[in-house]
Amino acid sequence: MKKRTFTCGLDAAIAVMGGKWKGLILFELQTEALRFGELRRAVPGISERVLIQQLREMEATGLLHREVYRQVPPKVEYSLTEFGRSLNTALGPLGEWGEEHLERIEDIPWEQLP
Amino acid sequence: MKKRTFTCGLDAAIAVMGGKWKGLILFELQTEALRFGELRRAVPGISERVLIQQLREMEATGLLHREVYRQVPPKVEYSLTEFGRSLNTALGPLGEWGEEHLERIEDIPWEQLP
DNA sequence: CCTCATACTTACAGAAAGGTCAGTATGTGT
DNA sequence: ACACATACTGACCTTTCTGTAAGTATGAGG
Repeated sequence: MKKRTFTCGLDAAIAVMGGKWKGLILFELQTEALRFGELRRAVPGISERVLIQQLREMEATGLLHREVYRQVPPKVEYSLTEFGRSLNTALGPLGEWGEEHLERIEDIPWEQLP
Repeated sequence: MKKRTFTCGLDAAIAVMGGKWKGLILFELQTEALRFGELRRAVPGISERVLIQQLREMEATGLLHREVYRQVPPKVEYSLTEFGRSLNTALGPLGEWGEEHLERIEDIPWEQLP
């Protein structure tokens, strides 16, 4: 990712929540803060390495807050910031659209696309 | 892309419009059908190869319609389907969110992220 | 014939994203 | 002394994405 200007609001939004994981992470955090391990179990298929990477980036962009509890074994909680909550709200209609058209989307022959 | 099931509507929506280009292409087509060359000029920074790839995928997922006019030099117009228009509507709030927070998003130190 | 415009298509290479797996640090409990 | 749980961290590799540059096909116009 390089310093950049954006062609429109959608372009900027996609830069912030782009990739296939960040949307799901936001979604999981919308109701409550979660620990690292809880998030890993909540987002099926993500690897530890990638999850941490995504969390770090989202922390850097101001979408979420990382709270470390000085305990052993360690406990780290991730929660949405105000910024993150506002993005989540903006993603609402997109999620609903996906729900509405879920069957159609699953029927797309993904395996033979590019 | 493989055949897959989705964990939620947002997951499915991201699979359909994911990547950094499809959202912009939808955006450009929201008011009128465009020819290939017009689209290339409208989406700054995209290469021909990637634009065609994205258009083919979006055609395959049913987001847009490809109309070939048998002329020389060739003329091909791309326009949104009803499905594409509905996705565009769902993306509206996300685009507005990006507009609202554009400054903040541009100020993010993208160059030092991962 | 030669050039032009348009919409691709192909070959290749480099960059970025994603995955696997092993290892680290540290108080607590046994 | 030792295993345990948690949250990472690093090395390494594979897959996917993106870009560059060149070439193809076609009929019109000169």
